[in-house]
Amino acid sequence: MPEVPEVEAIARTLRPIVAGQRVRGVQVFHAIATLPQTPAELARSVTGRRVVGVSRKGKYLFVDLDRGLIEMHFRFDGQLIWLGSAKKLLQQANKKPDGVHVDVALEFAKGVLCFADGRHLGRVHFWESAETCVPLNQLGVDALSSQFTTDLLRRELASSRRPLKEFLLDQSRIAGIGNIYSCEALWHAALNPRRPANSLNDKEAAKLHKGIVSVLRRALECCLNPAPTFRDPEWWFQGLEKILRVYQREGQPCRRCGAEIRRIEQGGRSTYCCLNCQK
DNA sequence: CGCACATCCTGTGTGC
DNA sequence: TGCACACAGGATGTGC
Repeated sequence: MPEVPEVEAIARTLRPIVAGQRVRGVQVFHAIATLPQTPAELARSVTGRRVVGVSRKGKYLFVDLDRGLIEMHFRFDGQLIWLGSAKKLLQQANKKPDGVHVDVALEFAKGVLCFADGRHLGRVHFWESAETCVPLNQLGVDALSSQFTTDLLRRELASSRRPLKEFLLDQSRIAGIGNIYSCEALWHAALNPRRPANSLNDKEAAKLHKGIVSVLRRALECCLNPAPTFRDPEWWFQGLEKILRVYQREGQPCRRCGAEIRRIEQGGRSTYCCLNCQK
């Protein structure tokens, strides 16, 4: 589910909880979550290490250790759950009627951080260093960082012929934008998602930059108020619907021109847009 | 290299 | 009700 605002909110909330804590143990309940690494590798590398911080780039969350780092990616449905103790973990993890699904658990003195993804698309990996961390090196500039400037966007746009929507989802160009906020940013910029990236003039590129940054900032505000608690597996960020203008609004009127919001397919995924005022 | 496409999983909603 | 199918906020590997 999460895109940049959601993962940023998770990173900020998690940081004070685990910073300075030592990992006492690692339990992997579903080995698929660590593929292609093995649970044993993860456990051996992480057990006994101290957390020095929590960081993020694009949609990746990093638990930085005194030696190496843990990389987490939530894909569609992954989430974090905090349990008060190892005893609670044994009682609740993957137990029949009311238990919580847990794939990987990191045990600390004051509680247990669980990575959970029932759909098993999310991943947890260990890397020796940021330099050797493959995803970290493949990502483009983070969409929420100060390095993401109008100039940079203009240069990236000029070097791609792909449709704007697909361009925005390319994490090696700009990291962190997903299906929701790409649709929203294009609506705010009043740009047609099918336009080739390199067809934008300077003014349009500036509008797109503004659309991306403003929608991500607004979403981050929503994600931080209220902040995640990591308690309820059913929990998800509240109030995001309020800021959405096109996403999942097929058939409803455009908030700008009144025409019908359409759902079109691009790159095998849904794009929501107003074909009347997005030019 | 860029791009289209299949693939990894499972749950939920929809229409017949 | 049962069933088949579409769809889901993502990324990667393949073949062209």
